[in-house]
Amino acid sequence: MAWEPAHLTRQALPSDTVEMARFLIGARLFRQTPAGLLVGRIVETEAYLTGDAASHAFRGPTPRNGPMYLARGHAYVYLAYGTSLMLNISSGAEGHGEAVLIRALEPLAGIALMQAARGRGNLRDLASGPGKLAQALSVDFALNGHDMCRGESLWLGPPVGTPQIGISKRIGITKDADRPLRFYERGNPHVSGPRSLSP
DNA sequence: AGTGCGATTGACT
DNA sequence: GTCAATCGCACTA
Repeated sequence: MAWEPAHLTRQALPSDTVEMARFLIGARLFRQTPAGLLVGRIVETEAYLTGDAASHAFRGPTPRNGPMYLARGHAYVYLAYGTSLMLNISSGAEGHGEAVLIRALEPLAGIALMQAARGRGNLRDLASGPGKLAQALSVDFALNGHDMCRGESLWLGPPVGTPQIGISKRIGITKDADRPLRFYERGNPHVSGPRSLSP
């Protein structure tokens, strides 16, 4: 497609994790599958930092969280609750074990493919949550550790629009639960969760 | 080797 | 609003 932008380079990504979580609101996420190209605009993220008890990297490197320690811009995929895959992007300084969870997308292209992958037609139900998003984009473990600044199957494109950013606690965690590390686009109907969390 | 627990979702009352 | 499904991983021993 002619309008398809080049990958965001690593230098284009903020080196600070919280800044990156904010920066990614409005950025586009591209996923190339054999069936076609899927594109969404990121409308909700969460930051997971060093020294953060809610982070998978809180107790240091493990077999699961390895991609969190890569240079910013690598995919970290894991299975939550035995049922839902989560897509994160490594962030912060290389070796520090930080990441940004991508929680929701506004579908832009490849919508029919997303609907087929989700088994649902309602646009608001395609990617308004981290597990839904991964299913809509056919994210799988093959993408774990994928360099999104160079990858051919998953990458980021420049932000579109000038989103008004809302901030809240992160959703679904019990440790360090009150830190303001969730970011979303105000008023966007594709943001996950009850409206009380995203006024 | 055994066990408890989630960065969730979808179905149901 | 409530609640079960489901399983890989990290922790304990």
